[in-house]
Amino acid sequence: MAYDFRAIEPKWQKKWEEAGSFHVETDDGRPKYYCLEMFPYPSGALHMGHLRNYSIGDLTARFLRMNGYNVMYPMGFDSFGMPAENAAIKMKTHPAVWTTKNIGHMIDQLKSMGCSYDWRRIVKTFQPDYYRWNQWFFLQMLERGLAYRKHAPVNWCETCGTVLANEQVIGDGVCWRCGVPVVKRGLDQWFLRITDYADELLEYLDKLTGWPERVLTMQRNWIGRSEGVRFNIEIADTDISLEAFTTRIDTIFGITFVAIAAEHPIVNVLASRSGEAKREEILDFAARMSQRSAIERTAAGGDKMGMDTGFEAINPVNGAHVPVWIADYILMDYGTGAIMGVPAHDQRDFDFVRKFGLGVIPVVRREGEPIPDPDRMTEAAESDGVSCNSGEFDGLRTPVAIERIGKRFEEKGWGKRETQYRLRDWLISRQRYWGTPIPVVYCDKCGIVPLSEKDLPVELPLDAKIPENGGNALLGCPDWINTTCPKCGGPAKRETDTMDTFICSSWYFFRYLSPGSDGAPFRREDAEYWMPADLYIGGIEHACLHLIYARFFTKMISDLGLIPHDMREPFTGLLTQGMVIKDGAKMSKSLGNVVDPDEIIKKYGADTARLFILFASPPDRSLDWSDKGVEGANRFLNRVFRLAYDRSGQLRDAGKKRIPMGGLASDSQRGLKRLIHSTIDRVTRDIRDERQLNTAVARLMELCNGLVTYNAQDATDWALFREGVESLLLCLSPFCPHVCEELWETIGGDGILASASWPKAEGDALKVDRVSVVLQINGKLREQFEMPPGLDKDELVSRVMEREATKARVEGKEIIKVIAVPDKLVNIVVK
RNA sequence: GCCGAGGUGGCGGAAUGGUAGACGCAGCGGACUCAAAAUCCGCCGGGAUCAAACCUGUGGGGGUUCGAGUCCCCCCCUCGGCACCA
Repeated sequence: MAYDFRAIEPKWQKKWEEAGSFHVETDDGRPKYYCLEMFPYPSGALHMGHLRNYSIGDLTARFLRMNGYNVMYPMGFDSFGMPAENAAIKMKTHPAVWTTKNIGHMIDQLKSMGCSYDWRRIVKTFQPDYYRWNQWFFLQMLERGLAYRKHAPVNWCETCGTVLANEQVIGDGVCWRCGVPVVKRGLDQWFLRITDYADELLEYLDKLTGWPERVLTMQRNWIGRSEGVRFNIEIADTDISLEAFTTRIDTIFGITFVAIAAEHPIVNVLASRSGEAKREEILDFAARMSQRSAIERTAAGGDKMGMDTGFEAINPVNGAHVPVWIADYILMDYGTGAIMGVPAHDQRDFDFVRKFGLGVIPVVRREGEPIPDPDRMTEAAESDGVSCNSGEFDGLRTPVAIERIGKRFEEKGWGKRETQYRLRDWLISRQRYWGTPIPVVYCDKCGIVPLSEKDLPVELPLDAKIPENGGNALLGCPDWINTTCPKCGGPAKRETDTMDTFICSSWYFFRYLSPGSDGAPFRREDAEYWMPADLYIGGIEHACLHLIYARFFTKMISDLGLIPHDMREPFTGLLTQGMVIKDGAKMSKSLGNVVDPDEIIKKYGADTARLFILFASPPDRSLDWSDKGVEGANRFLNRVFRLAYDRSGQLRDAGKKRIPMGGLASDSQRGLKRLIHSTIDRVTRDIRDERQLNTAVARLMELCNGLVTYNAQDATDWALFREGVESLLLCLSPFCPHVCEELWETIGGDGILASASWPKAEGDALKVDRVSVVLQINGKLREQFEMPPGLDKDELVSRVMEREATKARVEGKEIIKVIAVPDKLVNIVVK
């Protein structure tokens, strides 16, 4: 007989809702816990990744609630973005209609999973009462110079019809959403000065001890800090100079050329001062280079392109003249777009001079070795050593030389030491309709004019018609675009770009805390109580996107004074769940290996789906989907159901009195008592300390097996049995809440499990009567036998040595050493 | 190239330096049944054997240790991130 989850699951979902079991308020009497999950995009239906994410989160929330925590566990929808526009075109509807419908369906799905959210706190980012605060934050940043507009070469995705932030260009230079290669375009765009926080974003990674190492590493790579010297290089016989950046100022005497990026503004200056033929040549080469995509540049396999401009640069330290080249391996958007070429100590420069026949001057040698012969070098010597060919700096070890020469540059006014980051400012303009309008207008007289706070929200015109060709629908809304300038009252046009949707997800976790707050994005006292989130659960794909943006926003919000100044990080703990795999590959529509969570819930129930997911592998590792495994999980729940249901009469009659270990006489009773309490102990530690949910389930299966085979006879047996079933239901309830509630009710448990207390293991019941001891000879396992626990080493050894079997094994051999580990083993070393 | 995670039965996965393979899936044998399903019981890394003792086994090679899946060194493979970053 299989239990009727179709009746049980909705029954308990309704009961929880009616009882308001998961409503939560600020409460200083209990310790708080903020359990946060990455909110979904309302694509239409939950996928298996969501099911995994939210099964882990719901288990955590329920477990901590039972352990006396005041648990914040909210949910929302990240509801702006491209798919809604595409769907609107395809289905001939409006993004708002499509999004609203999807949210409705997904809420139903989340409820059918049995998730214990406080639904009163739902956040939907496409609603004006939410996105007005995006606009508000933008104005705050604009006022402080943290938001700015500039013309820059930016990443453009043809298929999405919009620009992208650097973080949204992934892999070999493709769009994070559609996978199509991006191209560079020069456009006026809005940026957020995230680089102002680069240092802190990097430094605070060390404080995020609750984050997985790989995410910290990914962020460190992404932010990419390097210390060096920025200095001036004069161009000979001109009044022109250019800036270069280097981390190896100690190699400055080794410059044999200077290289600049094709996009460097100085290219045009140099061209204009060249003869006509050379001018053409320079401009043509620069144009060809800058048109090449990132993929072409890197796919060349390191084969470098370059061209001599005919100009010479002067080395500031020794006045040496070296040629100035344009080179394709110099990037305009890192450092200064110009480098000092030191082929002896930089592999890229080395490859370059070997191709173009320029000189090599070694200025660092290995300690105790002579200066290498430049003609015989086969690669650049990039490691540290001792300076040479460097005048007064000869003989200094590399770190010392870097320090001394850097200092000298600052004294002489040639340059200054500074830190460079790989991180770029966050480009937030999107040429899309379905996003937060940027609250500025363009006035012919006053230029760019920000709106004032009282004009917010600037609402998206909902009557916009989404163009079939995928363009920005706002461009077709003249009534919306044409407005008046708040400064001069004259005619002005609204900004038609909208904000990157990642703005929405950068602070939504603050909004949950103060639903409906309309004087501020959230109430300070709510944030002070709940933040930072104790655990944030979601996919690793956001390591360098959302998780950096949210950290940046939190620091910015702290600097705005909306939260305390020492509250600098949003997420104390981070759990990056692994992917869901089927047939050896990540579940995806394009591979056709998806399993629909709805179907699993319909066929086996939410409890089974959750149990399988939590049991099949630890949360942070990938999970192999197995239909057979799901059946196994279902089989287990049926077993639990029968265990309690088939004996419900005896269980109800058994009463709730607990008999301590000391009151139990028989071995089987003591054994069962021990099993119950060691299970509680293990399961508690697995969940709380290790987040090893799979082994916690395994322990509960063992308890169930122990109970199933227990042959209860008298009243004591039944009281003990009831204790076992109660413990099983309590511990299993965060995993499979519905069936546990049902059985709890069936056996006449007090109240409902959703608000029950987590069981405590009794210390006496964890002690054992006998231990299994192993005999090893030379470290190899030979025998095992039982002994009373707690024997000291000598006692254990003498008892083992007395055994005839032991004597037989060591007979005729010389005993060199005997090692004893109490309650574990005796190892006899013989010759 | 740099950084990170990982490599254990047929499969998913367990093992504070101390009995490798918990728990589950699959498989095999049996009970129940007219039969099947469900359920229950037993077996289940490999080798050898009537059986037991035994030998062997955690990607490969060394090392530390009475004892290594676990610690150290070298190497191989898989996955993920970054990458002409000056």
